Amino acid sequence: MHSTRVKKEVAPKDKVFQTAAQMFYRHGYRAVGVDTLAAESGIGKMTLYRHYPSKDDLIAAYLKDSNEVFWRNFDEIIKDAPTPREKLLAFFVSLQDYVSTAACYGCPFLNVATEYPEADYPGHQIALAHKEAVRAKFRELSKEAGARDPAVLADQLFLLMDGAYMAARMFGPENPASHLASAAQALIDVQIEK
Amino acid sequence: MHSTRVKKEVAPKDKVFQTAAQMFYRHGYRAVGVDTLAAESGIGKMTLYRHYPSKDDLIAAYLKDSNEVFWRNFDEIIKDAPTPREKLLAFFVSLQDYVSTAACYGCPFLNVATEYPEADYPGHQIALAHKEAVRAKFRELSKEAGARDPAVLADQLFLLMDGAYMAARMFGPENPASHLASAAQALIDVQIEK
DNA sequence: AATATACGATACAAACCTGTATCGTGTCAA
DNA sequence: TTGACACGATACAGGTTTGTATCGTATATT
Repeated sequence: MHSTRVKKEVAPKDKVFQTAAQMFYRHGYRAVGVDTLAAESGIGKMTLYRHYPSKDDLIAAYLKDSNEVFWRNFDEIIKDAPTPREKLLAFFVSLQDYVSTAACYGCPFLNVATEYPEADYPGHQIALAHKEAVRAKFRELSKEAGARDPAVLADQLFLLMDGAYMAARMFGPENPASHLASAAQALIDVQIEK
Repeated sequence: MHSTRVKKEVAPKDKVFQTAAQMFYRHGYRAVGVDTLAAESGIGKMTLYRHYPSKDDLIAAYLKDSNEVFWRNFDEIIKDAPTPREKLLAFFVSLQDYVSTAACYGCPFLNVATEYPEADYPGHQIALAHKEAVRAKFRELSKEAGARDPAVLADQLFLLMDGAYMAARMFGPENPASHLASAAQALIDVQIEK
């Protein structure tokens, strides 16, 4: 067995993963090749293939990690809001902030579904599962908040969210999503009486 | 000079264009190669390159055509609505119908911007110009409809639209956009007093 | 100190990509 | 009828892709 390395500040597996995460997100999955990834992260190509049997596996790993990061952020964002209604709103305020950032290149899941539209592609399935989970969470919060029709409100907010992600990818930091939170607010107000 | 052919039911240039339009839309721009395009449309590869100097030119031609088709449909959809408010609503009702169709694979412009995120890519610029035009049209109609803040309403509706397109590409015909029109209705109602 | 293994570098295989070159055929116009 | 040209088919060039094979080195454990 090998020890979890402590000498090296960052393991090759982590280096290539971080490089892949950044480059996939900014430039797209198909546009970034494994040679570029290896060179850019300063590791050998064989080291990459030792840790990730194929490029698709690396893409899948990135998406799984993105899913975890999403929910970690999500929980952090909504945890201080006292009511379900305010939890929903807090998410959209935070999302509006994020998509107005230069670090935002849209949504990794929407991006992979666009580049690999076939439903049986592993990355597409991970993306779909993620989006369904978000949709379900929106339904849950909408129901708890006392929405007249939780499924309807959840889907309406869902459209807003993905529209904001795409606005960021298309326009950059200054995009139509600067009115995301007010839109979410309006939809919530219509469906939930204070 | 050569005559505009009347014998042949459909010219090679049109055949390859139609094939390209369908395949780019469904499978993505990067996923479809010129060899596939030539073979699938039953024309020689040199014939393709005679009419379109490069694949990027073919992509650009498809996007320009998509833009024209969009506005042709748009005008047709809103022309019978008596008021600006109802024109906006009519568009979103029609869009909800379309994105619930098996023929919908999202939005050609969002797709190209995702696959070619670099802002200087010709296709990306065409996509951006298209989206800005739609945004401007939304603003115009919102203003005419007497919205309190036309720019805000326009952007809110814009997010809804692109969210619906992405929902269709990701989920297929049964997607969260089944509540697109009601969402647009709610946002309009909040911003415009009847 | 010796052995096992993780690593970087490099070369390579096979498939794919865009774009070009060539050639034979059919069609249309003069 | 004849010459120009659009066309389909095919081969090709040069580059890029994913994934494998090889080899020398450094590290880490025994």
